[in-house]
Amino acid sequence: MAKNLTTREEDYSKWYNELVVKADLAENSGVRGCMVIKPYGFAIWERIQAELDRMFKETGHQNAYFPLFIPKSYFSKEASHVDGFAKECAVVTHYRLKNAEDGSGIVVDESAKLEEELIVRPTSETIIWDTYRKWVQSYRDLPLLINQWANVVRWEMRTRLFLRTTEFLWQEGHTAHATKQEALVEAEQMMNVYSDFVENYMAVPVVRGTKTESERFAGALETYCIEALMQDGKALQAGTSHFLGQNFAKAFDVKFANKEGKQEYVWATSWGVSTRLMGALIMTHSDDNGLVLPPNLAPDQVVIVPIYRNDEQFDAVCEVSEKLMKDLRSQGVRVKFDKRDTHKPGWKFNEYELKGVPLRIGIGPKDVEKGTVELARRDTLTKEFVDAVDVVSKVKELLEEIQSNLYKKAFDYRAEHTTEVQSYEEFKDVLETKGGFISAHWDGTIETEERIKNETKATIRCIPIEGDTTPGTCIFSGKPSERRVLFAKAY
RNA sequence: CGGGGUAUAGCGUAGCCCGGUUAUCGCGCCUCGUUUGGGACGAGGAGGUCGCAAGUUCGAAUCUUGCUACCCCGACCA
Repeated sequence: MAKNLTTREEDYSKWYNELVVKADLAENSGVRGCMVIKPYGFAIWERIQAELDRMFKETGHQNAYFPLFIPKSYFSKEASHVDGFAKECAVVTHYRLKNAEDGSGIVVDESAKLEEELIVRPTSETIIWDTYRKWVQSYRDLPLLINQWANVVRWEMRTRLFLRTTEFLWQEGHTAHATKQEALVEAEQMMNVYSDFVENYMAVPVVRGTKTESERFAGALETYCIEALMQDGKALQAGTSHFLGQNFAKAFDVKFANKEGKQEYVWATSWGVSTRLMGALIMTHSDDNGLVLPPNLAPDQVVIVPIYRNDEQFDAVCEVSEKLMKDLRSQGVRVKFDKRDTHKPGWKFNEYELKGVPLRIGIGPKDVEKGTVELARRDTLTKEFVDAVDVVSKVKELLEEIQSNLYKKAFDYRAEHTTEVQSYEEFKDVLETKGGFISAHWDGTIETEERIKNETKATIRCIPIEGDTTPGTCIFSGKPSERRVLFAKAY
């Protein structure tokens, strides 16, 4: 099977880059750090969007859209928020181009300088809270539960397809509540929506937790997160949900009259997942033969490849294939019948393997004769012959099995790569030799966290919600520790 | 922004040291024929401002200078 794909063993990050390009998911563009998401990659993103969007609406949220540009003055209203993002903002300073006087081409028209610069949103808290001020007057206007699907720009130094790009797609939810408790419940709820989605649709197991102060979102009082573990032993933050307290309400003066007629600041949350999820999906399941997609997210769950030598056979095979396609579709299965005669079956087999289609059905003259089809699984790379009459039920059964098998494989991998350590020596040893999540006692100080990071590159991924809460002593400082936290090297 | 590297057809590359006919090879692409159950084969064909600009020279992909872009390594990050 010559696919010229670098193996994970050889060079994991090269494997990832090649896979993204060869599976037709995305490619680098003429703009530094910005990717082109190709149709196949975008189809997967659309499935992610569709499912999440449904879940957001089920939990009472509505979609809206806010501007791409944010006036600089808005941006500077919430101090810690500015600190967090200032270093990576793209800024619009002019609004007109002109032909250069010396004929050398198009240049910026210096006379068209903006009175106030516009920031290309790195996230929308500021513009949204400036808007919410006008929308909220009474407790009757609350809660305000809004989401937007958008692009954002963060001027990153080093970029990688899907994992970190200068422009990326995401959704950002922004909610306003009358009470602290309600906002906390919302933030926690959305973390759970994310973990539910990522585990059940993406088949990626996650650890739910909260961030330490230094890893927290700029402007948040608490950041909830879901952390996944990739096949190379590095952690990837798959989603975050923030309890923002009244920071933005105060910065943007968003007040409401409570039942007693007293003015109060609202309580806020924001939460988001991005195209980075694509990276998590790829790095969790795929193998050296290419992409492996969980059936719930695969744009094509099944592909039918016809095999034939002549027109007569082609017609016979087509008839059977098209009927099967119809039957499968009527059962809600996403199926593609690839009857292109420009590529040979062998070529197609490899192509769909590279693209991670969960199930492949081969139908040839012998099958037509015997009333069978060949069914091949992408996750296990196994093949079997199935009676044509049983195919539909068999396909449905296998799709479910593949979905749960992928989750189980990833879950087992994570279980094997989560290590409880008692000492700093052991910590460093495990980090070096095995990688993965390391559960260790930490004294709760930023200083210790920082020093461990500097010495080992590992960071505290989260304080797990379900985790060992027995007190102990910090592996680094020897001071008392309230509970174990999860460390890892991260993307 | 520091350190290192690269730039030749859609992609990957040879040639560069030591300047000299028509710029090499593979993949891909087009045409025809034979093929089609794990990336077929043969024959023919198309495709190039050698990153950009200037210089040296009778002559530059090759030497010199400047510029630009990209990649890798560090500091920042969903």
